[in-house]
Amino acid sequence: MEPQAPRRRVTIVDVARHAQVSTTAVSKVLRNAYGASPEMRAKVRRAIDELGYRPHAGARALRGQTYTIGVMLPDIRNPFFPDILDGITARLADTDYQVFLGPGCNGEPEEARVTEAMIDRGMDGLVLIAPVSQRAHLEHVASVVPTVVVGRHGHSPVYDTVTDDDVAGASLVVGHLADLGHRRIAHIEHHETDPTRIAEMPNAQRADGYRRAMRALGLEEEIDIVSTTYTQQGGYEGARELLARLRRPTAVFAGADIVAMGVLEALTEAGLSAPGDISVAGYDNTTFASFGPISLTSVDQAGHEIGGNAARLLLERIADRHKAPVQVKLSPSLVPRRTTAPPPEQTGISGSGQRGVQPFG
Amino acid sequence: MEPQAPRRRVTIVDVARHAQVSTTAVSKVLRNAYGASPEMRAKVRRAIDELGYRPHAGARALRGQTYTIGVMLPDIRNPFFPDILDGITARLADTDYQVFLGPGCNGEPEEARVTEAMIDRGMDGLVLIAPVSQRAHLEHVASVVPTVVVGRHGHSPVYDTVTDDDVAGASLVVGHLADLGHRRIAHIEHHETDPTRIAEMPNAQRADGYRRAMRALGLEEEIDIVSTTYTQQGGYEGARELLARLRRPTAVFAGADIVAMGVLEALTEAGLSAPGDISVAGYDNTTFASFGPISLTSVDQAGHEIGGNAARLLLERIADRHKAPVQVKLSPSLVPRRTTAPPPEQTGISGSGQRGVQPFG
DNA sequence: GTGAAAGCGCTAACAT
DNA sequence: ATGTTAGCGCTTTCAC
Repeated sequence: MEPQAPRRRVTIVDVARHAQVSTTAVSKVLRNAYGASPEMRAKVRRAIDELGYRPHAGARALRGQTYTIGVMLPDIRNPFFPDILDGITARLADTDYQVFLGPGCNGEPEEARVTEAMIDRGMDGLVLIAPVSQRAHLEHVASVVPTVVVGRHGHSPVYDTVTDDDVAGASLVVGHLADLGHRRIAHIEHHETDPTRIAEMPNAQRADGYRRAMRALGLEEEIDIVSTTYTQQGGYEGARELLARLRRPTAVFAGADIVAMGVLEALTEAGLSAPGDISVAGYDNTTFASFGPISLTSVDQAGHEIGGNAARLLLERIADRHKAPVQVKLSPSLVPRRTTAPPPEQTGISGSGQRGVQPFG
Repeated sequence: MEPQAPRRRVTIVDVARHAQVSTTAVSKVLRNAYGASPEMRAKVRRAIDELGYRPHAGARALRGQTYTIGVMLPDIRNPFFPDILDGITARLADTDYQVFLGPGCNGEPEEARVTEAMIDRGMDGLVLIAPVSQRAHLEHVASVVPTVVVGRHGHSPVYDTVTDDDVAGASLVVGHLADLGHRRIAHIEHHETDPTRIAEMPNAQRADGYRRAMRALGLEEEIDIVSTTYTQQGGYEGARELLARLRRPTAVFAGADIVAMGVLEALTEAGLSAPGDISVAGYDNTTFASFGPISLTSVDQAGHEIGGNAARLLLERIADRHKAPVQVKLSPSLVPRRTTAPPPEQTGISGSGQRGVQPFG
């Protein structure tokens, strides 16, 4: 194993020579294109195996496809995204496509940099997961390369979308808490500043779903929303604000699991516990939600199906760039765990009404 | 925004014509190469901006570099890897390099597929994080393209390595537990089957560090290792096995945080708690370890520095493929939290000796 | 059904 | 310092 690697890469010419055919023939076999006899296909495949030939994606990029799909992922830490990714790779497993992830896209300029980089590299299609960019930028990207946008509501003439029904998800949570007997159900949302995006973002949809569900249950008077961010810190601050209310909520619906972690932190700090004093629900059903010591009630988004659909739509659009855009909306499901329970009895005195959560029960 | 995108991409020829110079001049400016006057540089840059030109990576791949770095990541779910990735991207932020992640590499064939795909796409350098492939395959890859291997011990003549000192990390945990008064400290390890890899894998090093630390403390008689896997399930099963011992350990050192989650699960199921009955420590200081309800004592691996060093070494090796390989070993640090405490007093009766963990205290 | 040849956008010799 | 030009490895007309 020499440090220097002087040996030339095997090319299509080598394969053609070795198989005693033309380079055209090899190319046709590689792409399963029309115009090559079974005997020729066999001969060429044998040569490919014997020489260990692999097509050079860069060279292909100049004329045709690169068989590369780019997935833009805003935050690799978000434990919800791996499910989507699994769904994508599973659907692409028996194709010639290879998936690459563009990391570190926590903002509009970063998203633009990554999408441009993917286009520059001749990727055949892009999946944009929960992008925060202006819609105009998304449409620009989609006009250059087949694109599917995941986790962003709203139609577009140029790209397909796959989303989860966030309104329904919020409704599931509110319904669950109401069934347990809660009336004062508060919500912690991620504050959306940009007016052009507001209706398209999942966080806004969840807040909207919360409002609608409360109204539908005749709890309009109890609507109580705190605007922070979808972070642990945001959950902590939101909960502190809610705990300072004269009439404290008996349940908190956090717009994301990580927010719920901050809420639990704030409860602990105030000498309270879930669900004894206040019930807490999250959203996303992330891995840690199921851990024994946490056991957080949450909403599962069927990430695998989201990813699978995204990959399917992308392949369809690569095959026909002019097909009509499709919007797929999937249904979430509630996963009740141990942080939600009936509200403590009304004693007028706050504190541990129930005996508190069993540590790891 | 038409669905069809018929407009040709701006090429170096367009830029050259617009700036009234040769394509060579443009190429030189793009690569900051020698032989272009400041005036020419300015002219070319203006033309590039005006036309919105971006170099085509595929075309570049055929002659020179692609300015693309591939990072292979075995499991996107492992919450430890994002820190490494941040370190890599931070170091590369002010260069022309773009990072792409190869996902879904949970096994040797998958790793091979991803590394090959990266090579096919003309990537300029690779960072392989915690690969499980045979060393021979790693060296093959490294002989073709500049490579840095992260999280795998052992020297190689062809690639650089960056690791954390897992022996020292294990030692920190054992020392911490011994300081608290524990003597019966057990360890749950990830069972390594392949003999050629055994000394190189972090899990093996942690088990080794555990053994050495126990001996150094005169606790050789108390060494107790259960071999499972680094999964939640593995932790659960390992803990069940330990709880069935005649002489139960008073502390469990899990080789990874996720393993510790399984241990906590098993404790709960047995009506025990941490640290009241048994202290539990993990490894990796993953995000969820710090969550209030968990608060797991763990070992922090300085992932950001690992990534930064990997990127630095890779750039150096891209610049000079024949430089001598470097091994960087970083030092972990202990993060004590609430799952470790002095052992319960010896009453001869097992059960909650202390008052148990405070739920969210 | 098969192959010869042009050319994708760029870089690097090699002129000048 | 600047420009001319020959390919890099592949796909794709277009002859045969």
